[in-house]
Amino acid sequence: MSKAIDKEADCRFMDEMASLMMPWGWPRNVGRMYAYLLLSDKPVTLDTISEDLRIAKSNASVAARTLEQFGNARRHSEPGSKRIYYSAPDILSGPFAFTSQLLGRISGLLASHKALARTDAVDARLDDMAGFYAEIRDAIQGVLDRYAGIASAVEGVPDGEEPSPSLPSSSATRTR
Amino acid sequence: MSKAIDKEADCRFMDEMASLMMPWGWPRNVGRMYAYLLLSDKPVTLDTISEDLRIAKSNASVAARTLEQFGNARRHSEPGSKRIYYSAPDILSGPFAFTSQLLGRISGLLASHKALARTDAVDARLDDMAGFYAEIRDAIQGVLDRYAGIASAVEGVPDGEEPSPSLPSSSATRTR
DNA sequence: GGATAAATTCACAAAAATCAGAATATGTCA
DNA sequence: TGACATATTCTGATTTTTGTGAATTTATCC
Repeated sequence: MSKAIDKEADCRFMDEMASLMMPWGWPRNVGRMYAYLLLSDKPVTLDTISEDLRIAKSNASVAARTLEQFGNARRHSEPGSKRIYYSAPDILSGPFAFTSQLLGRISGLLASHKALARTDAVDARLDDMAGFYAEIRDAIQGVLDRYAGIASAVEGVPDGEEPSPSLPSSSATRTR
Repeated sequence: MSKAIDKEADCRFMDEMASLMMPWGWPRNVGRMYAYLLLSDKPVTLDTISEDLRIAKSNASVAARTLEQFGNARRHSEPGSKRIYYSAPDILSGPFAFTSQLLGRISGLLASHKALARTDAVDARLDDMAGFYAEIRDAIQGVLDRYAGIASAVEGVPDGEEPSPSLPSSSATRTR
């Protein structure tokens, strides 16, 4: 696996994924790690991630927990060891749980301000726009819900790999 | 309108909208201007925007063209004058112009890397994830297409307000 | 053509984000 | 308890982004 990760194509994959995730607010190395984990067939340690991505272990630690926080990486513990392993997320991953929440908040903001606007035209605009943002949010959430259904149907099937997984929560990345 | 914009609630609206747009890569004043235009019942000049938002005119100029570039503000000219007016965008607006394309590229990246992955498990993961991102992309594009259909059905109806509008293109904000 | 107003670009400062490495905290074992 | 390995937090440097004000360009009128 370390050999596979070092391949030039894998590096390009990680760099390109990082570039595509930056518009969603993901720091560059968070995106690179996300891609790295997608390519990993076994859970990896912070030391391995740090070496393979050529970043400081402190940076790997922060980035890993950022990914984990919204379900974009799985954390595994190993009985009798302090070591933590990280592995690829579920198919349901990426920046969408946070995106969905954000869109809901934008829609709510527009709807709640409607009552304070001064003209009927502005009222109508805010109302229509609130609906628009809500529809985008619902469209995303619909796909997420369907994939969540698939994931929970698959839950409980052991993968036979060491170590045992901890469950992710929801998904996005950028604390500010 | 200037009185309405100065109201504390409007400022909170603009600040909150700015906060919600920053995760999409929008600079703070771009988000504030977007909200300001949503609340404006008439097109406004750069001088007015600069005054009302308390930002330098140069910043207003750059931010306005950033919004306009992706359909998040409308530009109006006035015959016999160099003055430019800006007004609220269509309902179909916000940070979505590149979203669909971006998701398509992520899906394509995942699918194309599938052939280079080393194990069946990783191959399957990349394939499934490519499908997931494509579904999100399609869900978003479906809403955008529907709103684009609404907007083009409404096109051509004069709003009776001076000055005449220039057409926006698509929508997002962050050139990098 | 010049005068003037408005918009835009440029240079630089300020602010924010990111990263590496040091320092500290924590978990496991004996 | 201490030793050790690992993870995390903190600090400061570096890089990147954002915004202001000066300078320049552009549009309009006479």
